[in-house]
Amino acid sequence: MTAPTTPVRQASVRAHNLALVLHTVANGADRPSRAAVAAATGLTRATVSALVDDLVAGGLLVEVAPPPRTGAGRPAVGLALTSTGPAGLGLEINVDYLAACVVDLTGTVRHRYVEHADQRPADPERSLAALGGLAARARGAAEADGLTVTGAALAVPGLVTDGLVRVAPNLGWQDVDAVAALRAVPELADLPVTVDNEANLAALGELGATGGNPTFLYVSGEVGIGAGLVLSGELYRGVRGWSGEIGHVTVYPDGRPCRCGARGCLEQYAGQEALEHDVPLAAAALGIALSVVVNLLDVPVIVLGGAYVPVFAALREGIGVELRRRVLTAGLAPVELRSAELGADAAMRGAADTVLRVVREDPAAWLRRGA
Amino acid sequence: MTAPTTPVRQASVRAHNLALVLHTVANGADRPSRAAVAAATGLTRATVSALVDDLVAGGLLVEVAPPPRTGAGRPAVGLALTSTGPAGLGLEINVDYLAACVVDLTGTVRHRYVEHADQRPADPERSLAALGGLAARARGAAEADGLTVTGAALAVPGLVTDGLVRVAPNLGWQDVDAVAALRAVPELADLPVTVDNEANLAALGELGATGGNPTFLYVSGEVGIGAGLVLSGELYRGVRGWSGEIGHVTVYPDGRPCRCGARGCLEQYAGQEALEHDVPLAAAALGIALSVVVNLLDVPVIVLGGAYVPVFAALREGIGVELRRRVLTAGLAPVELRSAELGADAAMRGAADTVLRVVREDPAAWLRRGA
DNA sequence: GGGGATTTGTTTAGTGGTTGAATTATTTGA
DNA sequence: TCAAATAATTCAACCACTAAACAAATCCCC
Repeated sequence: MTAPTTPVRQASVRAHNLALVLHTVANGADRPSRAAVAAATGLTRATVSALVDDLVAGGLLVEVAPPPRTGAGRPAVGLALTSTGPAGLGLEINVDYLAACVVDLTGTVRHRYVEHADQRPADPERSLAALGGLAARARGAAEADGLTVTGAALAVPGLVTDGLVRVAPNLGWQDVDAVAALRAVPELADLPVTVDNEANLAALGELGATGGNPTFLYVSGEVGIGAGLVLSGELYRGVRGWSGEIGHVTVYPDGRPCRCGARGCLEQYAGQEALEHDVPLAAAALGIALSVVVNLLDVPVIVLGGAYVPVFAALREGIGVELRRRVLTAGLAPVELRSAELGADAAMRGAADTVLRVVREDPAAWLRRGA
Repeated sequence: MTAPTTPVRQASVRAHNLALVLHTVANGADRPSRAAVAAATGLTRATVSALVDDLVAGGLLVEVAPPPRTGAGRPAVGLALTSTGPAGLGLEINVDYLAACVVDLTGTVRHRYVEHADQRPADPERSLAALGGLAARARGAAEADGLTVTGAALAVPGLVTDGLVRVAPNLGWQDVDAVAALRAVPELADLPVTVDNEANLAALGELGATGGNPTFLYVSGEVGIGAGLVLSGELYRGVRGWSGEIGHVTVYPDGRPCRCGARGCLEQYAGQEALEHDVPLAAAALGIALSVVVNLLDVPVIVLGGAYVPVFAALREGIGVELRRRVLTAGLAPVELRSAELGADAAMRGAADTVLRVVREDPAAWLRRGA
């Protein structure tokens, strides 16, 4: 049972319907009129007018020329998301680069900075200071464009709980308070900052990019292997935020010893190192692990990212063989296997998107803030 | 993003708050007063009074003597769920028995009928006719008690999609319209009837029984092995309803051939037949498969049901060894491994609960009906 | 080229549901 | 016996939505 725990009042109705209208303009027809939004949502035109007026006044929607139309009637006024409203700052720190980007409400990447440099010799403070500089530059550029950066999110290749990076083996980090380090940069001090696992955020990035199927598994091949599971458009993090550890899924119970202490973990067969030595082996191991996921969760789409993107063509068939053999329902509907569309930018884009998601899901809060 | 797709109006506010009050009375303090409900929910006492009056008039709540209290003040009136309101009819058909039960809003099993008989020689029509008779008797007895049976749900050991039993290997069924067969019984003709997989419903039964952790995996050992995954109190069915096929999860990639065509499926090592021959093998295989689930989904609790219940003590340690070895976060928090509390009744109870869930989640619909 | 048809968007009265403050009800304790 | 305390109800105010009428702007056809 979905446990209802919060009361609902009139203000909640408005908040919900504001989000509904915003969502309809964003994901529905192209530059819809108020009347079209009313028809699509089931609200009356009067209500939609009032809601739209609020959203326009609050700087989330703009009135634009509508798409051409034939037939009689008063011409419509088109509606679209602003490109001069709230923006999300997406950050990423990885083994060999730092990156920052600013994405506006329309999903356009407005600024993008990447700094290639091996982060491993540096200590966390140093890497985070450099990233902070990049972030400050990106924010400055965005605000010069009239954007309001409402928050930042950082993607790291490691385990994150309670806002702390518990362990990021490939960076050599342990218990790093990345949020505090970033907020120590004066230009970012007032900004809400969050951290999350790279695979989780990359999954959200792909979700936004494809706009298609809202249920899929994103598998990110790096030194280790991480996964982000998106169910019905929501990232599933697990009860304690420890989901997605596909790298340590058992593939061959008595196989190669893994650094985690177990044997036969996927990582030993399809991690970056193994991938460089034996692609068919990696494909078979991935296929076995993915078949398990599909049998358990009925996930119709799997997206491969990170180090798998350049070798996707070579992996595809080997994975497909195992999926067809081992997925019980493979005969009823084949599993779709795709390469990530955003490539290396997926995590950073997903990070920026988490910031904007807050605005999209609760535009009323943004309107209050502006007032 | 949770895509908002439906408009909200004042009536939805009332519907939500009615559900909120009902939920608070059901799952909150013992026999709370209106004032206590107001404090627990955040609604005002005026609003709670109005909502409670509706629920009492509609026959979902009753006023009862409150729990003893000390101190000054006007004495409270306690609130509790009725035991003479809506009731759910839970049905189960399995290899060697038919069963029906009636559960009231408080969760009490009011009537229970079990008929032991091997269903395999019989054809589906015959089994369903017999079950229909049992169901009709149960409904009659319930209504003689003043209960209103609002629907029925049937648990079957097979794959169900779109309300049809596609295949139930152990019963020898294929493409059976069980709903139609049950509704052909005159005493059930007016009743909404649903069918679902046995493991799914058993998982929901356990959810209701424990009331504890709302995220767990229920594994049902029968001839085959099924699983019901409950995430945050919701059964996760998968995009097409094909989730939970843990029996065909690969445990030993080059292992025993399975009737599904693949090799090394869990079912070959921990299905009922294997279980009778080699308990340690079953435990190890289960441990491997369950470690995969925990690594992927961060599920903190696993409940073993069906044929695993009688041998749980013998399985426990063998499974635990693999979990401790293979779950990456086992050191941070151990995985809780439990035996099903409802035993063989879990599926039937869960089925009855799905009927009542409708009333609990949308009491407003029930009130409209009564009016 | 003028008038009706058509569609968009706004205005206005009405309804439903919640809030908050005042009121009534009923007990304990000094 | 009366003040304090707690429970529950009443009532005016408010807010957001609906429905229907109205105003605005265009097309189309004779």
